[in-house]
Amino acid sequence: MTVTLADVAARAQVSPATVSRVLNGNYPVAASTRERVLRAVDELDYVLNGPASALAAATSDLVGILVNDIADPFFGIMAGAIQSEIGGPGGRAGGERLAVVCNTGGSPERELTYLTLLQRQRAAAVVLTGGAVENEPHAAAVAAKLRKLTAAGTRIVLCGRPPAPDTDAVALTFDNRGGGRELTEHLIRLGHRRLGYIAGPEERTTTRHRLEGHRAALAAAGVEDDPRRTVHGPYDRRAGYEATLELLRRDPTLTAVVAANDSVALGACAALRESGRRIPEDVSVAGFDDLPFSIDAVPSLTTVRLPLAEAGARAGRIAMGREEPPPGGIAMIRGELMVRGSSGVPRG
Amino acid sequence: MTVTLADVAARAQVSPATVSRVLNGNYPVAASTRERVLRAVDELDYVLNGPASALAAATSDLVGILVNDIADPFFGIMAGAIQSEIGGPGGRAGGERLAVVCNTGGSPERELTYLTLLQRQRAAAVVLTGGAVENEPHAAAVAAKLRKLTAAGTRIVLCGRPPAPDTDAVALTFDNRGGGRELTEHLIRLGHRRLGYIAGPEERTTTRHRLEGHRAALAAAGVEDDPRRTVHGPYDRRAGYEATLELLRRDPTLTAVVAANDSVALGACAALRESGRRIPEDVSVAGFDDLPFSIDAVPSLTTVRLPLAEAGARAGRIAMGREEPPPGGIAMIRGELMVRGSSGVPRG
DNA sequence: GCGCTTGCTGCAATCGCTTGCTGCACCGCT
DNA sequence: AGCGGTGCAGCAAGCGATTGCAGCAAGCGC
Repeated sequence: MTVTLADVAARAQVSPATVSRVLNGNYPVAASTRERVLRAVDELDYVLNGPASALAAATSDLVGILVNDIADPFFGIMAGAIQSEIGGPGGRAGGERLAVVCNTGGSPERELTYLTLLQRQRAAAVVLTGGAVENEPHAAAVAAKLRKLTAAGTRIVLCGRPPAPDTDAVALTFDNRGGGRELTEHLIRLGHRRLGYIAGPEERTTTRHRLEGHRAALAAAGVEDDPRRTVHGPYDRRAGYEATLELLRRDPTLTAVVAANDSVALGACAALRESGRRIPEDVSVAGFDDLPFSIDAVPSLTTVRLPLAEAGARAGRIAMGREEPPPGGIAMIRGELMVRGSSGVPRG
Repeated sequence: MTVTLADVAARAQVSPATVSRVLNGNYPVAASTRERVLRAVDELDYVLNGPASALAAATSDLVGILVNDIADPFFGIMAGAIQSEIGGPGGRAGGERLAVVCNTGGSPERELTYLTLLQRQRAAAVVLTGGAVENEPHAAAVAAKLRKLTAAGTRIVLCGRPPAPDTDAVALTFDNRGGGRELTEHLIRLGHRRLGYIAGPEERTTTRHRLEGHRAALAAAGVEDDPRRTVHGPYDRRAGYEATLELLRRDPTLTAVVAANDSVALGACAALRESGRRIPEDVSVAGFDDLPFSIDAVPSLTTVRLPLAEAGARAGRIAMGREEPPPGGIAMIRGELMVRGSSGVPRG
């Protein structure tokens, strides 16, 4: 029914071994033989059996990419960049590898399950993106799983995620703390003293780091850090909308709202506008990430640009072994403050 | 080194066959035996070898999803919905399947290469999303490939893509023509007569259909259809920005700009604003797709909502054989006109 | 008590490819 | 002419699961 290596071998009048070698190209084969084989492959329209090959060679050409939410451009951009480097068709790399994008939805269990699934497939590499959940047992379970994967020859890269201790996973971490700090410093410099902060979900590292940066800036400037000015919620627009209403209820005199990310900031803008406040005349707004739509917001969003595509590409190359990991296996990637229209000097 | 079925079997004092049957759960196994096996699996921390299993069973648990651009929420949303239905961890489906998301970048060659790669992996199903390229040889090549995949037992579903003739691929097609027509009818009804149209890349079906709908509306209303009022470009913000400047250059008296999709519309808004025009007082703008950010545009975008998540979910279920394909294997999915702030009555 | 059905379990072949090792020409050197 | 080298090709042993078929024990009817 389906064409196998043996069929090709028969047609080309060589042994299956030779066909395999021609196809894998890592063994000397005489030019004439090679050509005969390739012709046979072509004539029979032969397609290698991936599973069989993976079984025999004990490695597959699958690369896993774990993301929290594939519909979120934050992850989409990274995933795209990673994929373009791991050498799917059209990528600069040689081999043709398939990217397996796994949507964890931010759930720790799914994260583990997906790692197991990738282990089962004997993935060549796995890139984990996005913040980690701060939960000791889970972190330990993930670390154990990563160690097992590494032992099985799977390369592990963390992209935009804190390093995993006791693991030899390479980590490209975003400087969320520094970015958060810079952003708030900028607002303080403009004269803001009553700043609301819309944080992400409590248990995520990204949330904590950005918030810590914010607080560090407040502390350094001697600005009071009223805990009632911080609200937690998911990383989406709706959360920003609702959190902003809540913040305004608690303190209608806020002059600035710092959001956990750009989507949240957009929701905040909507809420502020509905409450009759102008941006930035009445209230300044700041986001984080600098996703493509941020520049189109009206006014355009002051935010911290994270080089998502660059980081993803680098992670992809490292995962493929085409680039040296950073010294110590850890690199801190800084964001860049983008001052735009949504932040201004407070009135009065 | 790595634990195999045989190891588990030895530990549970049964044959490998029995272990396999316990794991696959499709064969009678005594409860006591089953439990013993599961305990052994657990104690040894056994992970099934995917490739070996796929080889022996001649099917894998991989499902391919082809998208044009994973960083674009249009595709991200569909991919996420598809994935949630194909039964990865946390999905409602039983088996645990892995979604392979392939970024074609809109390139026909990559599309074919990816299909071959998926064929190689013996994918259980493949979902192709987004418009097709209108190019006879390529369409024929894709159809041939799809036929081969089907013959190998891979289920094929097209999601948001026109049917593929001579193929038994199930097609869930968006009614781009109808949506385009409704949108333009809406603008005409408001009183617009000089409408610019920013179309997508020439060779894509989506582009053509939306444009045809636009023209049909013009024709039906007896509005002149000056070809100089149509500009083609990529489906991104920047293209919208540049195309708008070009349209204004050609005819500064335009009262409305219809964009190929929401991203393009956002670019158009930016260009209009920079040229000193107000939206919608001076110029109305309309998009297509109703991506999440459209409602946050200022003013919020009049557009055609496409039920991306629903369509993706349905495609996923059909791909998994958990839902009956539509009669004839083809379903037309309609969009819904969302009238919002960016469209209004033209002045004068 | 015998034979037959029913319900599990095991044997062993098979899936299609990779790769270490052996084997065979042929070449160039002495 | 003899000999070591070199360059290709083939043999055959796996890789780790699945599954058709055989086998065996217990249960049941007559």
